[in-house]
Amino acid sequence: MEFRQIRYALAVAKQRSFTKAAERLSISQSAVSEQVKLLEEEAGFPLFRRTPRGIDVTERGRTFLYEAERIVGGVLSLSDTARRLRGVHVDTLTIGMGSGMAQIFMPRLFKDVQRTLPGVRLEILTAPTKNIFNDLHEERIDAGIALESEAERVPAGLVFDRLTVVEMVLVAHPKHPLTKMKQPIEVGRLVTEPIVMNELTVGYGQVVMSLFTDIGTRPDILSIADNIDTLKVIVQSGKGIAIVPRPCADNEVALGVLKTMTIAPARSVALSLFRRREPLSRRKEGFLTALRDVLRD
Amino acid sequence: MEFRQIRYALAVAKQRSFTKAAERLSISQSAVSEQVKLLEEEAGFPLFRRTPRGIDVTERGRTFLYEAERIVGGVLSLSDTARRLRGVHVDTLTIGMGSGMAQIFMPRLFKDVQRTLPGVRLEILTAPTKNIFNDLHEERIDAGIALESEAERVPAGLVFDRLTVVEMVLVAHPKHPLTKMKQPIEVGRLVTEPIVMNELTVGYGQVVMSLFTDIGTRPDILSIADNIDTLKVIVQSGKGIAIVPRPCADNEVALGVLKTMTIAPARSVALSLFRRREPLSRRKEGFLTALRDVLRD
DNA sequence: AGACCGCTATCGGAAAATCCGATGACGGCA
DNA sequence: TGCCGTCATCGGATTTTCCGATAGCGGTCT
Repeated sequence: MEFRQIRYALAVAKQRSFTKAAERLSISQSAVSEQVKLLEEEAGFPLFRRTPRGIDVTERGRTFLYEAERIVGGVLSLSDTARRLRGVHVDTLTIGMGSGMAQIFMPRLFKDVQRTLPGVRLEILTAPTKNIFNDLHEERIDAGIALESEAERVPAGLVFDRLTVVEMVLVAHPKHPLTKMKQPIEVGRLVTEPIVMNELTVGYGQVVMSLFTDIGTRPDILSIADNIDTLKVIVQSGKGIAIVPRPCADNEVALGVLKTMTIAPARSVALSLFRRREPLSRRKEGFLTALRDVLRD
Repeated sequence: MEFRQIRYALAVAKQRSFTKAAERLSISQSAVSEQVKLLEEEAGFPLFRRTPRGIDVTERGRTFLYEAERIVGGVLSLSDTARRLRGVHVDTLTIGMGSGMAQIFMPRLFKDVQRTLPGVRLEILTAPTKNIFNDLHEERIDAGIALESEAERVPAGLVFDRLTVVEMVLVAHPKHPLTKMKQPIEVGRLVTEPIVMNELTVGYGQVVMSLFTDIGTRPDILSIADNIDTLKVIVQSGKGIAIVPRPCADNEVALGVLKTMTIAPARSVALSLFRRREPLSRRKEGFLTALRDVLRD
């Protein structure tokens, strides 16, 4: 999947025509046709349906090209970044964390930030757990907060300090029938409840998925939100439940717009600050030590 | 910037060696050297510092390769998506919106979702405004909620229905000195206040930026969060202020963890549901009409 | 100081990829 | 039936990428 193939396919999708796409790209029609053919072969399904009245994007092609467009957007953004990098320098600390963790850790981090991290611009990036490990390993972020998952050993070259352990709880609208139950709610009982999920293959979403797969069932997924705050807002509007770390729902519970219930079997997750074993500059190591101390229970 | 160039450069960064990277990539050392050279020429600055004890990534190279890695991750993800697309089909409606808008619209959307959008799986994607227009135009999402910005005319091929107008307000910790002021707060007065910003070049962030640039000043940026919920949590922890749409802070205000103040000159933004002028299938058009009616004031 | 080593950059040539122009196949229209 | 526009295919030309050989450099050892 070369950028050129993706660029050509996107042009075809946009122009609804190989010929017009070629004109727009200033290349021959056959070049476009051949590169798109290679892309379709690699994808394993047709991206386009060729009709006499024009090119239609297939349903699968549409999804594929959606992600493809982001890649091309990323390349354009990279060019912009390169331009920017010929200039300004500033002291930054880049921290990655999953959505929903802000509510747990940002209060501790920013409580006295001018004293603990003076003159440092913090860049907070939301990303799922898997990306955080990759980002760290490849030195794209300076530290990351992620779940300690038993299923995954800590990647080589990374060390972590446990910050806290949090309990996963069920959240629902206060008028939801499940809120009447006093005892922990069996996961098996939730199989028929429409549930709002986070991203299924990483972080919290994966933990929630495993609650169901551990008892040989599948959740009835109402919606998937890529952001845990969006997920909470969906639940709070009435239909659907969710399973999230308890501190993530503290505000909404206090406000009375969500109710939490414990689940059975109980499940907790450990959240840790990950960084590379190999130290950064002395200056940045000082920042990271301060960061860890501030965030710890 | 070709895919191969980026892959080779990332391998060099990881292995700290052109020779070892070449081995890992199963190509010759000279091929790696040449492609990385081309990439550095196109970027306009060196990505690596060659030292006898190994390859160091330059500061600028580090930032550049951070974004580059996401692109490669995107391509890998695209391969996964292609694999997935050879299988399952389900009825979905894909909606893009900026972070922070969930709090405004999700309650309305999910209030009676089983009746208004029966059997439909909603995929909610957070994305900045510019991406939403692109995503719509290229049919990657079915509808999008974004700011109507006077600076940008509606892109060709898109139509919109206004959903609501919201006021931009200043938010701060309840004990912040600014909360004592009874009158609207002049933007000029905020120049020396450390401010937490959203992404600067799109959506809310751009609107906030323009408040300052309109009076010939620049904000004192404490931190940049790519997610408005993270931004609110930062403000609520004490240091720093922010300017956000009033409904986005409703929960926190009710909870007493944030306080809002009006700003002068007052600024409002219109939020609309965008879709393509050219209709989708009759089935999906029905979903979109229902969606619009549910979300409108 | 000189020899040796490991690594990267460069170069000429070979191999592979991409592009092009020509043309066949196909469906729609008159 | 003939014509048109568009896409797929093909052989050849052009460009890009890779390779092996080698020069240059800095560090280490004698």
